[in-house]
Amino acid sequence: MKARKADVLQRLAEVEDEFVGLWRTMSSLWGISPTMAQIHGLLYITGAAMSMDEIMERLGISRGNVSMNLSKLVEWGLVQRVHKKGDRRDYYRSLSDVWEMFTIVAAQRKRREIDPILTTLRRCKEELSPEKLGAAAAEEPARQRFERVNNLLSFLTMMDSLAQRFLESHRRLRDAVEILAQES
Amino acid sequence: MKARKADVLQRLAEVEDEFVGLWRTMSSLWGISPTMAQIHGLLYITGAAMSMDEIMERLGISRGNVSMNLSKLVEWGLVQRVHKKGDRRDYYRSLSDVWEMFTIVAAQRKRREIDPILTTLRRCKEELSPEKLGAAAAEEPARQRFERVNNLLSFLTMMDSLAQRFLESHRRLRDAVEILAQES
DNA sequence: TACAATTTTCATATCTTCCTAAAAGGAATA
DNA sequence: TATTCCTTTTAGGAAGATATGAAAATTGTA
Repeated sequence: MKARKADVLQRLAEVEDEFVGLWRTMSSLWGISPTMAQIHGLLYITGAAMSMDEIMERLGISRGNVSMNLSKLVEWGLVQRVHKKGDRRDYYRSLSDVWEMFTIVAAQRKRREIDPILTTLRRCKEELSPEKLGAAAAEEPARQRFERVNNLLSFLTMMDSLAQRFLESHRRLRDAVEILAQES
Repeated sequence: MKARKADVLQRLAEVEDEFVGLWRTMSSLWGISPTMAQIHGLLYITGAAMSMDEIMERLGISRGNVSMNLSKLVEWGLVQRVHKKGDRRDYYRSLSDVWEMFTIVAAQRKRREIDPILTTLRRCKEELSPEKLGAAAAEEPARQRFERVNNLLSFLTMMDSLAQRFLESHRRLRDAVEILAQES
């Protein structure tokens, strides 16, 4: 019986490894670094509150690396610091709600990547406007470029404001998805 | 008057550069390489059909690099080969419709990144099932993990099938966005 | 078929990103 | 305050990704 139990733990560990690997490869999709994803994957699948040493050990990565990436995860809000009384070490635990995690990641990406893009695009549009270019703005090459920048800007602005609304809370996201799922 | 015209072209070129730079930094968001994005950005903003030599010249990148990235862009469907009669060279032109470009990119990412993830996740779920783990599957550590994998799988499956539906054509995407925009 | 004009491929070089190990920094205990 | 335990920072190195240039392949023309 004892042997079988060890066997099961072994199997679990293998699945965990597979999951962590998967999470790692997904990292670019979420816009986070591979190690960051890996650590998060481990915390998510085990559901455990783990110390830095456990994580280092389990994933075979260095202390500094774990430290940096854990603090990023905490900063993003995907992982929380947990204190165990009588223990000096910090423990870390992942959020458990998938919708919430998704919302957080998407909101972060929006803020960090999309918002600056919109700013730059607006500047481009500005520079192609009649105010800046004078009469030349009405002529072909300038008009063409203005229109292309503008189309893009309209598109992104629309997407952005939708995201704004639906990423405010994971509840709202869920609602939106439900609406879409109904529409046949 | 001639001087002024040159001046305007100069200004246009500057805006183009800014735009190309922006596009380049956006590349990770779209899941394409920086140079690929850069080239696409140039073709999009100018709206022109350009030859490899023009692109090399304009962006200051090598022939091989341009060649490889152009063929990827064509493969993705973001850029089209154009023939000019009486000219042996190939010319390349970007799609102009923003919605269409977005749809293509999203569909590609889905196929190349999300689909393999779903496959792996299903395998993880499988390995945590009672069939594989026997009685142990009912006990805590396994149940916990099973549930987490399953939650994630449900979430991604739902997102995936939504994407499936709305990315079939940019028309449908537009419709979906309209529905969402209406919901206050 | 031979030639000329283009494009593609690929080995090499370059650059960037990420990771490690060690040292510095901080906080809890005695 | 000194000591110990734990975390963060950092300089340097390794791995991986990207770019280059020249040779090979392809395509069109005579």
